[in-house]
Amino acid sequence: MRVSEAFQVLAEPARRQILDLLRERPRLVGELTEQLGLPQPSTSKHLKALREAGLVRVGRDGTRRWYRLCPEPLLAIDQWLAPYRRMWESSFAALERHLDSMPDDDDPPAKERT
Amino acid sequence: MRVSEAFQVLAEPARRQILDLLRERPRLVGELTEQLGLPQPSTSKHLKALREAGLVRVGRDGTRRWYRLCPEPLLAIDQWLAPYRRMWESSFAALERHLDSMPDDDDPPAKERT
DNA sequence: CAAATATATTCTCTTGCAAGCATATAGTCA
DNA sequence: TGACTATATGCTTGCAAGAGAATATATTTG
Repeated sequence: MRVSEAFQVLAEPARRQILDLLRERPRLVGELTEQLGLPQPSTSKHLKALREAGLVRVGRDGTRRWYRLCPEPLLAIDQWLAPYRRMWESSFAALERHLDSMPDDDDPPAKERT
Repeated sequence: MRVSEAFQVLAEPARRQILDLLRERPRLVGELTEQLGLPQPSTSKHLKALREAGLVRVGRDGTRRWYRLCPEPLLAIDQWLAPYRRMWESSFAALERHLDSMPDDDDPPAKERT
């Protein structure tokens, strides 16, 4: 699915940082490299992943490449999120209180046998 | 970061499917296993990932475990998404048109040297 | 063409899962 | 206690992906 790919790509902090920078304005690879403090090849590889996920597009200008944001895949995520958003926007709190009456059990340590 | 973990966990389709099922109501592991068509151990492992990401909680009832949705981490993602949402909600289209005047260059094949 | 610059790709190494199977744990009931 | 059910964990294997270094490609300039 397309959404899976977007989630996967966004799981990397450096890539979200790139998107944050591109939100402001289009940027050159060198510029991004400097801002991220990464070696240039790493930046290029992250940009490739973002490109393949449709999150950025690139335009040439001689030997330079301007990367710009392409938010459509984010719209897909936003739409996946929509029904959940309704949960915390509406009667979620009441449901939560009801269910909290059950005992929680996050990760009980193993007990020895009697 | 907490957001990275959420993205990572949501990248797996089966896990999103689990959340979709839990959105309706709390469920037992066996129930989820049946719906997903996965072997039970796989379901348990996905549930563990979801637990550790804070996306679900579990309550005991004898030998059964009720899993329920816990949407807070989704709220974090929603908030990360917010500034981007503004882009497609406002003047995004105009900006897009402007930038599209630049030539695109998605993956040009390598050429031989003269 | 050669050199310099900007960016991409390749390679190796290592790590992180996920699938699949076997088995452990815990609770219930006879 | 022993069988039975519900769920979790461990182990192995294969694969996808990230870090880092080296190098390739393409463009501009002299």
